[in-house]
Amino acid sequence: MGEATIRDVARKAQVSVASVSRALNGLDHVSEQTRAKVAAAARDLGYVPHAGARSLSLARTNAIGVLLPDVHGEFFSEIVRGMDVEANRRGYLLLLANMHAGSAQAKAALQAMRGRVDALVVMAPHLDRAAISRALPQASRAVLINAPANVRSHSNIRIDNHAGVRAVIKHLKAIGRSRMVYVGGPSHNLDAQERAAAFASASSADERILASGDFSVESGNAAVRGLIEAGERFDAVFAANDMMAIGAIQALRAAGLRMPEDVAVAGFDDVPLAEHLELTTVRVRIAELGARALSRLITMLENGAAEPVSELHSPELVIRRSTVPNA
Amino acid sequence: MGEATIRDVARKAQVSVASVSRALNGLDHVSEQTRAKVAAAARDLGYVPHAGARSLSLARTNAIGVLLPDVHGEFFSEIVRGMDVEANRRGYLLLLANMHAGSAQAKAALQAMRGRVDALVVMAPHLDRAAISRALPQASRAVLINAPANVRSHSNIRIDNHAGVRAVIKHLKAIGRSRMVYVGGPSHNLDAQERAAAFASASSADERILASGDFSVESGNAAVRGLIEAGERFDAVFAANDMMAIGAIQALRAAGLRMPEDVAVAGFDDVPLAEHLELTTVRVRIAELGARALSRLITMLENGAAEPVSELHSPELVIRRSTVPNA
DNA sequence: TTGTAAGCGTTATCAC
DNA sequence: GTGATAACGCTTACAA
Repeated sequence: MGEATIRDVARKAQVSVASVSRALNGLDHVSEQTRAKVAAAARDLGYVPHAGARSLSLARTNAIGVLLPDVHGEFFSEIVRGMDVEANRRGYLLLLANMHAGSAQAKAALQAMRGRVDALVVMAPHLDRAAISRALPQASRAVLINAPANVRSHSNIRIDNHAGVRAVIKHLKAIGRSRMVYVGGPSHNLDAQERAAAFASASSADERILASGDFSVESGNAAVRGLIEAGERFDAVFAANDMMAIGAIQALRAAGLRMPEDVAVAGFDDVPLAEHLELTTVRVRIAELGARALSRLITMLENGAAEPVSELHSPELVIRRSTVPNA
Repeated sequence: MGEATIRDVARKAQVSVASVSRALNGLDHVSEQTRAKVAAAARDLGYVPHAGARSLSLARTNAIGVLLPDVHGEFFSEIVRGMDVEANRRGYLLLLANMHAGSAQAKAALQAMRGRVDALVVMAPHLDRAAISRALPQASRAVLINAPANVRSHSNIRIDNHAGVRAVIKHLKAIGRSRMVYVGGPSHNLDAQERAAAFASASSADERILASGDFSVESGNAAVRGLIEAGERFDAVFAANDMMAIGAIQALRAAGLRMPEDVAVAGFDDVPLAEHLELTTVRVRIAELGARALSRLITMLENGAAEPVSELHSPELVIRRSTVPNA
């Protein structure tokens, strides 16, 4: 697109490119007259600075790369929304890449970001420590979200999955449930692993039935439907995320079971929909997590690098009608 | 970040930067020996090309800017997912910007993209023709999604809202409903306007009750709850999008009304959740819409500009249990 | 086949 | 206060 460059503006304003740059960037040592001439010329030409050239010169892009796993649904949109708000507030742009496949594709996506962004936020619940250090340059400015706890090379913002799971189990027992179905997430996902481990250690074999899904609504539905058809008896379902809990609710409703009287249901994440479906769940404050990651990253960028820090976010149990009839 | 540059590679491989460039980009006229030396040096140094510099030189970024309104929830994530898949497939990156506020902020976001992207996809159901031509440089490569039909300056991919609404009304009448509540969307939103107009023209005053919301679940809930409390009688609710339909369902359930026996409910969009909630709705194929926009844009980029085209996507009625008890 | 050097659109360091 | 000019990291004629 043959857009006007700084040289065109300089020519039109009859000054040097240096003056145009100074004037447009509001620097000192520019006479009012020059400033006015430049402003007029820029306006007339519809001049818009070329961000690419600018960042090459400044060694600074004002953009942040975001690498996400292939997440569908509300979790994804919420976390991006949180990041977007914070990025916007602090004058950054977001460069998005989803890594659908394995760590090879993750690496490719990462490389494509070189020279386009100042830093990265990487959410990779399916990559282990080795894969991360293979893909992420050691010294690179990056914040991880939900990476394994043993990753120390970069800042890492994590959710306290154990605490969340314990809170749910405690709640279910408090309302008198003694036979709980746990619907786990995909085994290669770190959060799923941690939640499953927490569930295993906070419940005893005789009070639990294990099932598994892949974090999708349909898998939650299938898991619970399967148990019902198999004639299993239970009075609670705890799904490793809200989407599967929604599926579980459908399966229960289809089977004519009342909730929470016959079966109480709890999820994990507190996606926006959970409130509307009156689902008891663990509030992760997803958008806030994204905003926090971005905020930490930008602060790091602007104040010079600090030591990598690990942040553990304690989630909060939100009790709704899917486990307790009132409120 | 003191990363290695092409010059470092050249020095290490004992060749010129030109040879490095040629070798790494797989061009002809490079001896096997040089190619090997360069590859080794690049590997040793962990060299990753600087995309910013590359695109300045090539006048080509391999990135596409995406401007979206501040949409929450599944519609947003679906459309981005569709774009991401297509972008990925064709080797492009996505630069994301939400325009929360008005057309001034939209313009700022657009300008920030200059020199970072090769083209834009702009979804601006709240901007009219004037605002669009003010913000978008005439000649700029861009595809619009759901811009007003009278915009001819750029390609425009639209949903046939009229057809969708007519299909729903026809269906509701076919199943014997004669008093329909229509919950409209925000008045500044183009889709909301078109859907409302279509509803108005396809129904008569005695068979409709008009209510309004803002496309959020809560607003759909509030609208229907309000009507029930006001003692209104109706046997169908048609919400201008699925989120509000979900809210409507909650309100009905809270009031002890059966669905679809007492009140049939229909939405618009067919977000992924609609299937799981068994909501009759108008299938927009959101992800496909995003993919289509991107595909058109990239083809345009790679084959040289073509005339702007308007594409009208005919949505499809999907009948589920919220209006028909079986299937 | 290889290297030299100009250029992409900026900013920043100098002189003046 | 202003203007040349050398970077920034890359690609690509054009020479050799």
